[in-house]
Amino acid sequence: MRNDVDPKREAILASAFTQFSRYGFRRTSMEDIAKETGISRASIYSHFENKEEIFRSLSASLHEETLGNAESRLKGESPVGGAQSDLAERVEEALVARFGPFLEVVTQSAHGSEIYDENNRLCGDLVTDSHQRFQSILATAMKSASRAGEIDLKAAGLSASGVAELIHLGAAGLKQGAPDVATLKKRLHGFVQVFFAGLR
Amino acid sequence: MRNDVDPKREAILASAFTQFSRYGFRRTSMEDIAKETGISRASIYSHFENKEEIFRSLSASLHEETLGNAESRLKGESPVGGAQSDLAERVEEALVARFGPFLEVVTQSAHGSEIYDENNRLCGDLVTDSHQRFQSILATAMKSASRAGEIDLKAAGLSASGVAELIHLGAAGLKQGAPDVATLKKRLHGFVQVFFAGLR
DNA sequence: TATTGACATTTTATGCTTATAATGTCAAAT
DNA sequence: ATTTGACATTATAAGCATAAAATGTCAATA
Repeated sequence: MRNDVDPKREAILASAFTQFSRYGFRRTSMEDIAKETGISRASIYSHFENKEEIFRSLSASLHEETLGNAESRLKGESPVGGAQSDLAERVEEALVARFGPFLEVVTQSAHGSEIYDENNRLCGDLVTDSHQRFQSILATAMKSASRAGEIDLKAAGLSASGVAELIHLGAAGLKQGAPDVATLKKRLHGFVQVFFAGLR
Repeated sequence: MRNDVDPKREAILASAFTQFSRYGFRRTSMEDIAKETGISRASIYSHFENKEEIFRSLSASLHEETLGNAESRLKGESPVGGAQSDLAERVEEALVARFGPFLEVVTQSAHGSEIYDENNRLCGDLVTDSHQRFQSILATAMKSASRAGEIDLKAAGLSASGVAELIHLGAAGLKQGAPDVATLKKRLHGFVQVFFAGLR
């Protein structure tokens, strides 16, 4: 039975995440990561090309994870496992799943803004791709919700991807100045409630 | 009859705006501004403390202007001068009035991002104050709209300032990646239509 | 065969120097 | 009373040198 997760690789990534959170990207050395992992610096290079690749790998993972979770929530696979939730609820959960972890990183680390900048510099392509993917996932959900009569796009004079764009950008704006994830969640709840009430 | 606008001061500000747009803040010298104005560099100092004060003055003006216009639009003093517009329309106009000019600066100038950074560095206080003022202006409008029965805050489970925050941050998010003001306007229109449909 | 110590290379940080540009001031001039 | 030329001061940029830190490689090794 094949397993594509290399435990040593994962251990290095975990250490790197810890150190990046503590010191930021630039001030974390490969030595720091190696020490945290309990291996020699040299052996990191048999698992990763360089420090940038480690960072990109972490960023990619977080994007994959949040996109996957967001998609699950949109499909109604609620984490709570309760009754089938309605559209607004599912979108709200999807937005929290997508944006929460990123806000978490930025607010928890003293080097949040440096990490944010490095992420744009080193992973600009990943960020752009994920944005587009998330928006298209949202658009698909809006389209099917429209077919199912859960929302009325004609009344709003918008396409499915148009609404998806508004939800995506609008929700992203709610991160601004949020001191913690709880604040983001509260804002997202209100936002989604009103917005989807307006789509009927 | 007292007039608090000093024409020379205004001329210097206009020149500075032109040069900042052309070269950015750091790469514009007082000599550049003086030359553009047609006066000597030295005489600028009889009107402004230094270059930073010129920049702050420009930023403050733009904030005042956009806040004033936004407030006017909210009050229904439409620029078109047509029939009395409804709440959503007024809010849409207010958001365009508030955010449009800033996006204009950023998208029109080749040094938009440098100017954006300098604005945060030199005018962080002005930015914060204006954000708060705009949000409270919005909140006031929401409160009165609520009293007038134009919107239903109870249904959304939100306070007037809560909705104001959502509108403000959500609309601000719509600026992201917008290539021009026309795009922003289109987004704002859809956003406000849906959002206010949801507030009834 | 995965790991690592040791080595060569590269990057980063610091200090110092010089040249140039920009700033802020003020007495003289219009 | 403004405006400005001229001056003194300050800031910026580039070049060069050096030390320290971090990186990437590879032969030895366990």
